[in-house]
Amino acid sequence: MTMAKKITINDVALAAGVSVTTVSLVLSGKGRISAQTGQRVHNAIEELGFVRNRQASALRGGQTGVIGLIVSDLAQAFYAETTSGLTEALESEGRMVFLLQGGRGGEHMLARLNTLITQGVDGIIIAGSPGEAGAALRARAQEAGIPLIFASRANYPDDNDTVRPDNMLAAQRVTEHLIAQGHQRIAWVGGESSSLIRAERVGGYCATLLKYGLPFHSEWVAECGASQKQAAEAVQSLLSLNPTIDAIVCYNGLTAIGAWFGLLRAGRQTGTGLDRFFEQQVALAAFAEAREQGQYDIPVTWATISGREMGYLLAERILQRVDDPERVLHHAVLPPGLVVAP
Amino acid sequence: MTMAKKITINDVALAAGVSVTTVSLVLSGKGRISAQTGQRVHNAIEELGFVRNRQASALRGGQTGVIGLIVSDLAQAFYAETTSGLTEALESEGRMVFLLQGGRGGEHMLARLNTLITQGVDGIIIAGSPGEAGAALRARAQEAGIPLIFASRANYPDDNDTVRPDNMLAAQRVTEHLIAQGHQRIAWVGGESSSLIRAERVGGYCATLLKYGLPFHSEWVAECGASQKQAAEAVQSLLSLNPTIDAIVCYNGLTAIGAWFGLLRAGRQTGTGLDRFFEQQVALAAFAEAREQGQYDIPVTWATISGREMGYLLAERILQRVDDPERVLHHAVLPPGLVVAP
DNA sequence: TTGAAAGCGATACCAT
DNA sequence: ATGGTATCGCTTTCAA
Repeated sequence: MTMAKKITINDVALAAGVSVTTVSLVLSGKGRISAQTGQRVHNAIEELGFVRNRQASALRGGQTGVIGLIVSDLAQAFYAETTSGLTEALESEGRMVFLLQGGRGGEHMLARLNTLITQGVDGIIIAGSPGEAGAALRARAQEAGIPLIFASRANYPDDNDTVRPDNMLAAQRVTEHLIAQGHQRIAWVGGESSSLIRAERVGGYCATLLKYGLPFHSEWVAECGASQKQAAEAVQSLLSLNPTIDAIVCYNGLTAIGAWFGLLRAGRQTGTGLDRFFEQQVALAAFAEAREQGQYDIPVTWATISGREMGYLLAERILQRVDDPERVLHHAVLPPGLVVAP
Repeated sequence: MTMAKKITINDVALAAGVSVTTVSLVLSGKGRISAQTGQRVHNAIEELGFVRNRQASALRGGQTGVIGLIVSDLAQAFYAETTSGLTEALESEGRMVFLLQGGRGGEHMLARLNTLITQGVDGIIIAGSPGEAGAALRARAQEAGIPLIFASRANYPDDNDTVRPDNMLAAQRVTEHLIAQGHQRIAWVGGESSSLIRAERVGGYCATLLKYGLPFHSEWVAECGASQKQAAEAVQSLLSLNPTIDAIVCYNGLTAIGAWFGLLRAGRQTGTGLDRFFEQQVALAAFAEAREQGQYDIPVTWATISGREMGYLLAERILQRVDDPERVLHHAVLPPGLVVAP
């Protein structure tokens, strides 16, 4: 219960036989300190187990070592992974993360941003759609002189620093894969037509078909709600109207499972026997934004979009910005992965 | 681009015509301040838009308004939801969250705890198994005089402040539900026998069977790996050996899906037709630790264990502890929910 | 009930 | 290349 004594730069200075100024200088690597003195100070720091008090440092105007993260909704797996990756990367750089939630529609983002600014952070990341608030957020951060980066799953057009996945490329990848496997009549199932993310993916799918001179019919692009059942029904009606379809790109993992059921129902799979589970006539591909793909034992080729990788990328970018706030705007893009069906 | 001027308690004191001491006192609600003076100060705060500088406050020894959260792995849906709930609850109390990850086996937890302590936080929550480090963590926090609460999915026995779900009760609930539905021969599938969480659940299942005078056979408790395929196989062999089983309790959502496939395969469901998807002969129940249950369109009765609720509970407890560190140890338990199959 | 003043720990300006 | 010291914004005795 002995409250461990706090070590300050004064203690270090005393032990090293120098002044606090010198210690501070050594700590920040600023002023020109002789190698010898530097060594003495470092030794003292080591021996005493000194750690710089960020409160004091920040109070005096230095960096806080803290990055603020406002995520729209942590319960969304993709953003949970992003947060995990970001935190991991920043921890390894000796930084910390202030976590706040902005609401799915971004309704609290401005308030949270203000909180972060008054709390004192070195930089801020906003993960998820900021809704209407984008411009206001940007303005406020600039006013406070704090670097701000937006991260999201779709490409909301704006003039901010931005990190986002390459949805189009992901769609191209899976589509090309299906084509390389010999499929020629490829359909799309899933997502709501109002979704920006879906728009980008369908775009990539469509562009790839055309690029390879394959048929593209708008009737082959089916919209459906976010449930297995709806996906299964969409697939069935699609196949009954267009029996020649030999492959389907699905909007996400849930759609893929539903599509699988749909194929079974439509008799386009060999049966329900487990031993024959992995034989099929119509190939499936889908997008995976979380680790889910490892969980489903159905034969699907996945375009993976890793939240974790996005977190790493964000960490890198925000630290660059903190060190050099004057850099020009940058749009970073996260390349997709491809996991071929077994 | 005009850097908004910082408002300090000095400004407030000036505007209100009182001393900084008075303002500080009003802020913290300590010393006895006359209602009139208090009002004047509050008005000034309001007008100037003053917000207390936490760095300075913390430096001088006051509270930081920050709670540290060390979560073993944010990418696990349950803990993501816990974090989301905790953050949400603390935000509404004007607190903030420092987020760190401790590693799935708790390997970094002690280091992270030290980081939090030196950063200055009012309280610390550890979510997930701390592995071997539990006692050391407790000792370190006590030494630093900072309240610490452990939260996890299973009941690792210790003498710490603790919040955890009631796995036994959850198992009792679903088992009782199956019995109330008229099922008499109820089996268990899923999980690895080394799992503490599983142990608690199987215990609840077993106890309930006995309580109702129903048959309990250890051969009816099947272990299996974490995949649909393995669950499906386990169900098939279980049913072929014990054809009279009329209900199955599944370890988790993934197992439930696998079990469903297994039932189909074993011909214990009416067919694969979507229209008949929800007719069944063998009833299923399972535990859900995330929102997943809303996503699967299979007829399963769920015992829900809400990470979000756990987050709320944690927020409440840690704030109590911060205000009153002397309270005795407390083990809080999170009651499960029940979502009956459609 | 309220005020004056001494720090908390680190930084940076101004000397030396 | 180093050292003295005022200062950041707030909390907290101690006095009045």
